[in-house]
Parts: sequence; C-alpha cells; structure tokens
Amino acid sequence: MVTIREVAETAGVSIATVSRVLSNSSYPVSDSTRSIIQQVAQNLEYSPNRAARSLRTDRSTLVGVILDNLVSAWSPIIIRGIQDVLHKNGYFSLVVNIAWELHSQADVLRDLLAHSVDGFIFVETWHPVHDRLEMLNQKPYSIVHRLFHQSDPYSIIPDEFHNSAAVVEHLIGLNHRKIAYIAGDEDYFSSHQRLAAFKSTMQSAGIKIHHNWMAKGKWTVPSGYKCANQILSQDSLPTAIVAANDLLAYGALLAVQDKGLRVPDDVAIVGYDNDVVARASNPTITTVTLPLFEMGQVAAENLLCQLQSSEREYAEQLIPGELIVRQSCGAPEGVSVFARDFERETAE
Amino acid sequence: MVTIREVAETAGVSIATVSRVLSNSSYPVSDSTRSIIQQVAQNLEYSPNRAARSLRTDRSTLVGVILDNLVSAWSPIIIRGIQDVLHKNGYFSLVVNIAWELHSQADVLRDLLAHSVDGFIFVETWHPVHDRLEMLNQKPYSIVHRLFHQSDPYSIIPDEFHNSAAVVEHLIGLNHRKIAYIAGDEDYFSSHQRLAAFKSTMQSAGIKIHHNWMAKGKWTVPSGYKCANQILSQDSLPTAIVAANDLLAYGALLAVQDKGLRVPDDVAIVGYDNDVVARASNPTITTVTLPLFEMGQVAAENLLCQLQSSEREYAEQLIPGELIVRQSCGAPEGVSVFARDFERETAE
DNA sequence: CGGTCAATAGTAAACGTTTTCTATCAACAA
DNA sequence: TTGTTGATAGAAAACGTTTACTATTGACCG
Repeated sequence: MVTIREVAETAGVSIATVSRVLSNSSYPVSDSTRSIIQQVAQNLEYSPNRAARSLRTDRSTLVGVILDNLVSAWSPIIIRGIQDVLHKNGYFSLVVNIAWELHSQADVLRDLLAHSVDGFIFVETWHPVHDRLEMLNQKPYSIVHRLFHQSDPYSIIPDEFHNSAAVVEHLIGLNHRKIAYIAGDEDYFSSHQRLAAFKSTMQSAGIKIHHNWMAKGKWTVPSGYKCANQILSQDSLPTAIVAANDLLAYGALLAVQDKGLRVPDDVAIVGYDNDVVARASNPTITTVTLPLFEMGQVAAENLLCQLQSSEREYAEQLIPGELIVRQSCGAPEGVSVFARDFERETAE
Repeated sequence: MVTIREVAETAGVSIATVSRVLSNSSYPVSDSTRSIIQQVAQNLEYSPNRAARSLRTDRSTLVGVILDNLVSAWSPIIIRGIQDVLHKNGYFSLVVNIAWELHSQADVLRDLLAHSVDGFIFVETWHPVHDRLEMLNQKPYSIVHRLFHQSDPYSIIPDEFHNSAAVVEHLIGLNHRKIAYIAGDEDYFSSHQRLAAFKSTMQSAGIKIHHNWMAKGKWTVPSGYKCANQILSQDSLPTAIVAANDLLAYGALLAVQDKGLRVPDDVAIVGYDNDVVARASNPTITTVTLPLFEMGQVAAENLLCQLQSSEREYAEQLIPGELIVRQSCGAPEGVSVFARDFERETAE
C-alpha cells in the first residue's frame, strides 16, 4: 500500500502539506501545490490508511448498528435505509445482533468502542437493546423503534396513529359502518396507539363502536383466529374487521372462511404491518406498511447531523407509512388480474 | 477509553508485558504476572484500541461482506451464520449491499480495502457479485452461493441434489408412485440439479417418469399455477406433485384447489426452500430448508482458516439441508393440532 | 529602513499498540 | 569464581496519520 510519505516525496513537499490537502483541512495551501499533490495522489492511487487516521483523530467513519434480530421481516429493511444514507456519506456500519449472541450487550458496546465507532444506531424491532446507554458517554446515537415508544429525543418511530387511522378511514370510505376490531398484545405501546387511532377515527366519522365487536388478541395467527370466532359468534355480524396486525388479520381471515363466509364479500378484513403473510394469503390482505426504510434513513441522517455537531435540537420523529390496498377489503384497486401480488414481484 | 498504559501502571508492569499477555503472544510471561494483568484488565474493562493494533500489525479483525440484497428471505440468515462465527472469533463484519448502491462494486472493494479488511465474504443469493476478484490481490475470500454454481475452490453451496432427493424419497416413502414434477427456470443451475435429483431418485426407486407430468416453470407462483393446470389437464392424474421451489408449489396448490381437488388427500404437494409462503399457506407445504445459517458459518470458518494461513487445500463445500414435514404431503407428522405452523412459532 | 503580519510550508510530537532489542537475575556448569 | 544459559521483563522503535508549533518568506505600514 502506498503511504502519505511516498506521495510527499513524489510531489516534493512535506507529509504535513499532503495531509492538509487530502484530508481537506481548512489550513491554507497554495493552489499550485494543492493541485500537484492531488495529481500525484491520484496517479499513485493513494488511499489514506484508516487505522492510522482513526488512531490519530479518534474518528473512524464507522457506525455501530446494534439490533435484536437481523432475521426478521423488519430489520433488513431498516438496515438498508441506514446503510443507504451512511454509504453515501462515506461511512460504513458494523452491524451486530445482540439477541443471539453469547456476548452481553455491554461487551458488544465495548468492542465497538474499541473499534472507535463514531456513533451508534439502535434498531429495536422487538426488545429495547440500549440498556447501557451510559457507557456511550459522549457518543451520539439514534434509535429506531418499531414497537415500543420510549421517550428519547433521538428516537425515530412509526406514526402508528396516522397509519392505523388510514386503514380505518379506507374501510369507512368503502361504506363500511359495522366495523369490528381485534387488538394486539396489551403489553405493547403500539397496541394502545392503534386501538386509540381506531376509536378516534370511528368517532370522527360519527360511527358507533360495538362493544361486542372489540376483541383483545396477542399479535399471533391463532389469536386472530380465536378473536374472529368470538366476534362471529355474536347475533349481529360486522361487515368489516380491523386487525391490529397482519398475523391477526390472517387468523381472522381463516376463521371467517372456516365459517363459510367470503372475504371480502361478506366480511372485509384489513391488517397492519405489510407482513409477508398479507400478500401470500388468499385473498391478499389490505394493510399499511411500516415506513421501515425511511426510518432507517432518518436515523442515519440524524446521527450524521450529530457527528457534524450542528447545534440542532432533537426530538422524537414520527414517520408515516403507506396504505397498501389489496383484495381483502373489497376495494376495486385491490383486484388484480392474477389475484395474487406475487405476480408483480416475481414474474419477468 | 482505558489504554494499555493504564493497565500496565495499575498492574505495576510495563506495557510490553501487558501486550504480551493480552494479545496472547507466545512470548513467555510468568503465570503470576499473567494472572495479575488479566485481573486488572478485566477490572478496568480494558479493550485494546483496534486502530492502533491494526496500524501496527496490518490486520484489522474486520471482514468485508458483500451481498446483492440484504432484503431477501435468505441473506439475513446467511449473514447471521457468518456473524455467529466471526464474532465468536473477535471479528466484525462490514456488510455492504451492492445491488442497490450507487457505488460500483470496484469502488466498494477499494473502500473496504482502505479500511484494511482482512478478507471478503461474498453472499450471492441472486446474482454473482464478485466480478472484480483480481482487485483483492492476496486477500482471502469465501463465497456463499444460493442459486448459482460457479466453480471456485472457496465456494460454499447447498447440496441441491441431496436435498431434492430427500423430498422425493419422502413422497415415495408415503407410497406415492404417480409423481409429477414442476421444474424451475432453465437458466439456473439449481433447476438442473433439482431435476436431476428427481429423475435419479425416481429411477433408483424403480418408478417410471411420465413425460406428461413433467412441466417447465419459472420459479414463480403464477408459473406454478399454470404448470399444475397443465398437468391436471391430462387424462390420468398424479397423486403427488414435486415443485422445484415453494412458490411453484404454492401456485400448484392453488391450482389443485381451484380444480376442486383436496391437498393432500387427492394430490400431495412438496416444495423446496422453506419459503415463508410454505408455512403461511393452507395447508402448509412440506419442503426442505436451504442450510443458510450453516452455509454462512462454514464460509466464515473457511475465511478464518485462511487468515490463520493453515496450509489447507480448499474445494467447493456442499452443505445439506433439512426436510420439513408439513401438511401438504399427507404425512402424519405434518398434521398439527392447530393446522398451522405459526402456532409453534408465535404462540406463547 | 525596521517591524508587524499574513500566507505558506516544514518539523516533530502525538495517537495506542506490537515487537525487537536490551537488561536483569537466578541457576548451573566449568 | 566466572561465564553461559534460560526465564522474565522493561525500553524503545516502529506503524501512518493529523496537527500544534516553528520557520521562512514577502508585503505593507509607520
């Protein structure tokens, strides 16, 4: 590998001057020597040794990304959003799973700090992963939350309320008035937000909420199946079911079909999350995406912003998702020729 | 951050001795001082500065992982396998998508080399990503292939033949003799291997292959639907269909059901890949996993082995997958109480 | 003409390791 | 006693940068 010394000798200047030009410092260097050095550096294909630079400056253009589980439908998309921004700015990320690791989180943080990462991004699709924040001392960080809402000025979170309201409004727009709701696990903050959005939207539309059509589920397919059965056992049936996520929606769909009813003709169903199951089911399920890619991007942008130490005020950022109209709600746009979304994605 | 100097002072020894103990060099250090130093290092939570170490030794304990698309059902699992081994050995990985990047692959490789990565792992779930291998010069590498089989001594590939044979043998074991086959895209090497395994297994079992029951598909759900319809339009029907992947299998399942036939009672169906669709469908689809996690592990192990420069001979390594018996084949194990695999995974 | 200042460039000191070279000390053989 | 050896540990020199400090100009002003 060619070093700064060789560049300096070839250009006939000192290494200090080379460094000043190539690490675009603000130190004044005459235009003539500047261009000579740039020319020489390019000819020699010089690329500064990052270890030496990092050792001297204590900056690494490395960002530690810590997440609970890379193998999920959400994490990879968030990571892609993060990397999209980081790479464009010359940063690399050290991605570490902590859920499956033998190492404790503290060890991982220490290891990453030993690599002198410039900051951290925590990606929490299931569990809070930043228990040891005090270890980071002065290092800047961002947190991408998918499920939890913990008060932190550096949090990026989905706009659950807006998103949940969107699917409900969609149903109302399709003239549904008898709408049931299957909630998610009570332990999760997002369950409460999604439920609140449902109630609020119904209220705004002047539609009455039937107590008998409100079920409490647990985020899972079997739970959706059970809750839907409970709703369908009532004397009067709803024309639509809003489920707090796609797994519940899929369970509900199976229950409705097992009862001999048709989706969406007899009962419309909408979900939330844009889970794979929502486009693999038959019929496919209308849902709303979590803005995962965007959340990752914003997290990285915020971190870079902190690294450039702009004196910005930080506050939680809400990112809106996107409604995906499929078949289970009965909207015209949801009916494709080949009745299954896979076609769009994989047919050549 | 605590440095080697502080450890040395606290332990009352020189930094040289601390280094010898903590970088487990072969240099003789008395057991007493050795244990003191280890104790002190642990107390102070000392972790050697990687930049300094890297500068001095020209090794970084960083590995560049280059893949075509992190957002796929396969990549994250492979990455986890890779990281599992790397982290246990004190290495970190710089994971880079190249498919979605503005940078060309050459730029990415140069950037990673500037970070003085010790080696590369290429993860190819769709397209070959290592066009610029000559750039790597002496750097060691491994390649994880999912679909392609390119001759390279550092390749890790799924044992397509063994895996495909396993599902066919499973059907034969269930007394099926009239077995149809839907092949994958001809352009893919694995299509040929899976087909070859089917033919070979049938032949070994002394079962005749009906030409009319052999269809050529394209890896997609619609293609599976079309191919199955073609097979089902014959005068005599098979009792089982082997599909080259789960998407084809799901398409076939829909076709069979649309014809008013039952799966598995009238026609059994098996797939390949353990795609999400295979456990979201109704009935769930018997399939065989790709040994993704293991492939990642082996790739990392091979790379580390090269880094320790053991004089090993390298050759392509075949990794076997695992048969997953579900409902679509009619085997007793495939019938669970709640008829859907989700229960096992998500119910509490 | 002497002195201050701005512009530019070089010198050398860090940064935190690893490792070569040197030093100490005890044991032991001559 | 003296020299040799082995075990152990310290001193100091790297590794390739960045940057504080110093040096050399030439311009400008009093």
